[in-house]
Amino acid sequence: MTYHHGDLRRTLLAETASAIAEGGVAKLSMRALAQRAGVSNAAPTYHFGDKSGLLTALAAEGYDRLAEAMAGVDGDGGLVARGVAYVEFALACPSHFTVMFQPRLLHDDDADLTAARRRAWDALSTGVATTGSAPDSDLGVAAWSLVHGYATLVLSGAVEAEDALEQARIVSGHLVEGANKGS
Amino acid sequence: MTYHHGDLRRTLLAETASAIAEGGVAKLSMRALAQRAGVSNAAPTYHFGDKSGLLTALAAEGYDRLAEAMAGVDGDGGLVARGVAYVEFALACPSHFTVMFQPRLLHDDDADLTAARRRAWDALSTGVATTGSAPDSDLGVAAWSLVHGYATLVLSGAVEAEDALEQARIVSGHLVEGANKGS
DNA sequence: TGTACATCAGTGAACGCGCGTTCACTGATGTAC
DNA sequence: TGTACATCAGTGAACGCGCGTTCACTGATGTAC
Repeated sequence: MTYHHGDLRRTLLAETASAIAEGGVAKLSMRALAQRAGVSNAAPTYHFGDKSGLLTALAAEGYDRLAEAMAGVDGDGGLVARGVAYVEFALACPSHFTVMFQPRLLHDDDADLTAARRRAWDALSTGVATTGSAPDSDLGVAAWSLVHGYATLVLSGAVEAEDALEQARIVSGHLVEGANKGS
Repeated sequence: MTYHHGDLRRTLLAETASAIAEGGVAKLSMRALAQRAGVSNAAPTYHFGDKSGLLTALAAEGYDRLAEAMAGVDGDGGLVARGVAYVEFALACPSHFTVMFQPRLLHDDDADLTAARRRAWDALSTGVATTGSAPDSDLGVAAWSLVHGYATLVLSGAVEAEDALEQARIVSGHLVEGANKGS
């Protein structure tokens, strides 16, 4: 391995995500992270400024991935399909997901973070909008709450599911029965 | 103040809750807690064994309060009323609520904790059962997810509500329209 | 093509602090007789 | 009622470690002429 890593920033983010997945945010340390990436103690600070900066970057990456996940659902996928995509993202990127909703750990007014957040919010909104409801309507909040809560409960171990995505689909179906049946 | 505090355990739990509410779990330290309570560094450890023990006791207290809150709803209150009570608890005891669902911070197999958890689960279940659904049915999981998610989103600042309990009521109403109308 | 210079990416040693926890102790309380 | 003893509740000083961050530095890369 050369002196210049070449892709260290990306590597550090990936290692951060897996370190958190293994031991939780509380146990994450800059030094342990540096060690995981096979790099000196000071390298992470060079890239992210400080620890909050690292987590901020992780959260921003999370919002971008969430936006992509929501955009990946066809326009007529409906509320349920969007909801399932939301849960799918949360379970696939648990560390990102966790950090995204803990503003105290972040530089909450960071420009990149707020921009990514807006993109995700827009993607979420247009998804709800295609169902004929306003983005921040009560139904929108209900749908968001439902999938967010389900993902949270599964991740915390409070709810155990054999097939979480299938259950997410079923559970979401209880929201406004018949508004969307499958496709 | 005498040498023997007399009610230190309770005081420490209360101070822990407000310290977390102010600065988050990450910033909580045994020493700062001791200082808040006006007591020596070693006192909290004496009562709770270690830091995880402290948080475990807080979580157990949280489950007990949740059980009380659920039991406080009249038998015919219905799903919505139970859901509102759940949200009410979460917003009233945010620190408890947060810690309850982060098993990594706790001695997750602690006897008192699991007992309290069971009491809360029972209270939650009978609540759902009175609606004619099985406790761990998909509808039950949906209802739990909805209120849990809503509380989480409000606490994290992702959703802003003028009157969170009223919105909780409205939002919960979208779950199985007409299953319970008010009383 | 070659050379000088600027900038970028990462080093590694060190600073200093706050932390959880330990330990021998002391003051207060309860109990047996 | 008094005395001896055990237990409980909290002290305060100290241990030692891991942490985030700093800093002067060096190796690698890019650019101008």
